[in-house]
Amino acid sequence: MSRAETSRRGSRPGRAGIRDVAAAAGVSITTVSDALNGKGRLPDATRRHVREVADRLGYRPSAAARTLRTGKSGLIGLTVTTYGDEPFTFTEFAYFAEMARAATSAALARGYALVILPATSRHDVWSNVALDGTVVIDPSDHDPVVSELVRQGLPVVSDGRPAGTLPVTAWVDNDHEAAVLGILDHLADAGARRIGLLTGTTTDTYTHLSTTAYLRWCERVGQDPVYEAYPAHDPCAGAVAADRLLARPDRPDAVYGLFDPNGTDLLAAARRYGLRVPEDLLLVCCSESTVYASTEPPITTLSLKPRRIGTAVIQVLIDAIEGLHSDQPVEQVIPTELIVRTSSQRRPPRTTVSPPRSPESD
Amino acid sequence: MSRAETSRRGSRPGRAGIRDVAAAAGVSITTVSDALNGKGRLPDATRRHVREVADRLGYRPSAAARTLRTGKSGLIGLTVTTYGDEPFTFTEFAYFAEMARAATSAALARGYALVILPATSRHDVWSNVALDGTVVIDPSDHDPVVSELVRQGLPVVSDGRPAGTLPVTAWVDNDHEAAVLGILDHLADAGARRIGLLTGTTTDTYTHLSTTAYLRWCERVGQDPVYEAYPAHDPCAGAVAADRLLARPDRPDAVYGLFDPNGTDLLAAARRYGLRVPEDLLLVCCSESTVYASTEPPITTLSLKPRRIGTAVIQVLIDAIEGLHSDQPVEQVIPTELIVRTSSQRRPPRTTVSPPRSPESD
DNA sequence: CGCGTTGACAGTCACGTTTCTGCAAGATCA
DNA sequence: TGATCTTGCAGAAACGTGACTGTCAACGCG
Repeated sequence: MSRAETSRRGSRPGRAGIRDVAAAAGVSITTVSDALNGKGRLPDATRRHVREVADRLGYRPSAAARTLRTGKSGLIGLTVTTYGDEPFTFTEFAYFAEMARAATSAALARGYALVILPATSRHDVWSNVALDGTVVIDPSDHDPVVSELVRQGLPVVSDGRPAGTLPVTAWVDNDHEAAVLGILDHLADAGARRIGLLTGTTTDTYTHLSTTAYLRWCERVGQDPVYEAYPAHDPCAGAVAADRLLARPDRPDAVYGLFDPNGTDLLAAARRYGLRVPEDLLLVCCSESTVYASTEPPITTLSLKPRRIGTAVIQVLIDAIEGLHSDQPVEQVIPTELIVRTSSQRRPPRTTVSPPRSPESD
Repeated sequence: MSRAETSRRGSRPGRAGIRDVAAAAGVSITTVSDALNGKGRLPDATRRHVREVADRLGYRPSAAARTLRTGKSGLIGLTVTTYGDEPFTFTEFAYFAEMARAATSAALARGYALVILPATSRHDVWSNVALDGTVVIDPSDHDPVVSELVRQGLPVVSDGRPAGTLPVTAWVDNDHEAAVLGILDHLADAGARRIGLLTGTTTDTYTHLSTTAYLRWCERVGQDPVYEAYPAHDPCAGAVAADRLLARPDRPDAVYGLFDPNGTDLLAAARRYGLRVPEDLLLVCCSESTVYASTEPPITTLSLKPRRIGTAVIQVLIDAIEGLHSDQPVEQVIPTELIVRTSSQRRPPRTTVSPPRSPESD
């Protein structure tokens, strides 16, 4: 009679259930479950036998059933910023790719997988997948999706500190203000007299914090702000804005660009106006792209360390999911790294032979 | 007594079950399910009433239960190429990002979400998530994961034609041979006498097909092959290989690079050797990156149309999942696009004024 | 020898849906 | 007016697993 439960609905030949394993091994379902999950108190002989039979049948436990039973799916949502309606684009290609790569790797190492989901979307899709938690990249002010997720009791960790009163479980971010101030000081040290900014019109905290830091710095040192803002999701607009910035009557002699493509756009614009970099124009942009190491000249970039951010976000989130959030702070700040290259150094090679105590002597 | 089944285990206040909705609406579970899914025959009044109550309670059906019952999870695996063990990297940043973006968008439009999974991984992770199908990018020859998936009866569609006898459900790819031949002809038309190739040491079909096409072309036109191969996952190796290629005694006067960073690497190497592009060296590389539009000079690129590939892969896969595979061919070829820029055009006005055989003159 | 303890398993329920079957009550028809 | 059909809904069986409870034998101990 124990054979009676051999799958009568064996639709898929490759799909053996736990019942089939139990029947084939001559034990009960409980024993199989315990043997495979290492739970009950079984003699090693039985455990090995069951595992062997399960292997032979190619048994794979149903993820859906397990999820239903345990309440854990092992899935983490990764929200990508969307612009417009259907298509979604990320101007920060390299940043997102690096961050997602690190996050995927970190999640996998702890037994979780990532699900790509668009930030703005019908609830339809979101509720169709069982998530244990969610990573949100640069959530907007009153993101309805985030609120809904939090309301359902799901842990939500954001990359970038949340704007307004968004109730995330935790967040990981850089100190963007310190980074901008550091860059502006770096440019001033290199001899810049009037530093311009290429910024965005979007309302995310990165853009906001960076821009206000710039304005405060200008106020502090008594420089008139010189900046152009453009919709960051439009690459053409970036090139146009770069051109506008260098075409102004109060043309800056140094520019910091907040977004990845700004470096090449500014370089191209500088060439159009016959400006030499770094002699006539100092250049820094925020980017993770390696192309800036081999442009002519190489461009100084600010790295936000997306790998570290992606890893940290995942660690904090999984800790929260598994209830180990005690030791981790809910707010984590990752340091940035300024990769200094030729574009922000006035004639560097001359001074390197001179005493090391005069780095900015020029 | 219908009230008796109001959630006695209401652990989460935000988690209302279908029972709670049924109780609150004064109908049965069946009616709720039918009303929300538009299935049964119900008067519109009841349907509206149930939906209203469900909305008021913030009811979200459990994805896990639905998956268990229906056998469909709405999840599609996206396999990313891995190198080494734990960390995985994709040299084709822009390609992958664009392709993944299009795939995500296309999947979402049809109610599916994408799960990022590493190609090489313990079966652990793969069997922990219920997939309806899988997209595989550039599967290797005898990929065990793919075989396992196919054995389980899951549809598998690959980006890039599968090597060997890999039993995928369908594949989508470019005509890489035609693309390479087109580029070589294009370079020859521009005046190239000796065309070099920067290729990879990996065994994927893209590299293989492109390289053999190059060798065949060389044989046809009677040119000695001039190429350097390097492990494509190592960006440093790419720069070194580019340098090696231009340092050869039989230095080519035109180069096609198979991978995304080859353009900048070759450009940098050309500068080191005092070669002008395109006067002394014609350059084309396969890339989706927009930076090549604003390099100095702009570099001609071959686009593999990752957006179209990503969309096509998802369409074919979902058709297979839903059993509509009749009208779609199982093998689909997406045309490439050659974006001709300055780097591959010998300046039209004064083309052969100076002897072209003095590459390192200045 | 009786009794408590422990090992090794089997039965059974519950997770939250979907869906099949079925049953009343009204509508339609011969 | 009874017989058949449609409408509107309820009951209950799965889906495949994990966990709790129960059972039965063996064993140690006073």
